[in-house]
Amino acid sequence: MQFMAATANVYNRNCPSREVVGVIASHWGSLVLGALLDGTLRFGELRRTVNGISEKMLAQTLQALERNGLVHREVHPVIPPHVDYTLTPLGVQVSRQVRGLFDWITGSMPEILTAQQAYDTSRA
Amino acid sequence: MQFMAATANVYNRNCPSREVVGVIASHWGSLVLGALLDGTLRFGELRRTVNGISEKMLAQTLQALERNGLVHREVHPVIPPHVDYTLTPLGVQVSRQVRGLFDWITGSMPEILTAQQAYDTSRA
DNA sequence: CTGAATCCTAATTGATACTG
DNA sequence: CAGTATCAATTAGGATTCAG
Repeated sequence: MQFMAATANVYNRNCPSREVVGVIASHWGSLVLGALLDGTLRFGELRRTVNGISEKMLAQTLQALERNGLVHREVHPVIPPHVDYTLTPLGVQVSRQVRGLFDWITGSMPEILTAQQAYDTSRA
Repeated sequence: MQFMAATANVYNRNCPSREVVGVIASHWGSLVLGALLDGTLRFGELRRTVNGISEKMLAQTLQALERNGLVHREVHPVIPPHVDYTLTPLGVQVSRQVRGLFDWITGSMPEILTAQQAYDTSRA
């Protein structure tokens, strides 16, 4: 068999899908994917949108996303340089799920903050 | 205002929700959350299920998930020790979304592998 | 058995400077 | 503008060791 039962394979560290989890279910990967759902962005625009990401990590993250077929990179041969990043059809599918997760987090922040405070005070 | 428009706040590095993204949308965090959707697991069972995680990272990840109210830790005072980890109602909600993402990844692996190969050969 | 604590090495990350 | 190169700092990982 090429893949194990649904979902189970990501739990095998030798399965290629595990590497994909590392790309998508990562701090910067998820934020970049979510940002592009609103439309094409340039490198600098992404850098400003994803507040706090370094140039190095943005470049690295975009390369990983491009390699996995989630993001399309389009270079306009002009001076000064102009490079556009867009979600591929595949990327749009993940991005929607990532956005769903972000929306859930946003909506659940009150409960989460309460839990954090309870946890922190219980060991002070 | 306490929060910005939906989703947008995770893009502000000073918003508390950003920290939660780091916990959930992370390699180990997502895998542990997904694993617990099938039911309560003990430390050692989790260690075996999430193939490749070190004891250190598992302990660290479980603490972060517990602090954010997503996982409940139950210690049975017996010898030998017995500690159960279970998703809280809040945790079940995220876990379902994480599982959805994993299932999507699993189902999209053929396309993703094709993209990887195209990318790799195009610069060899 | 479940973890916390420690020590040490390897890998990531981030800030900065620099180039086409 | 869009990155790459470099180096310093942070973090992850593994291998014990130890306590409850």
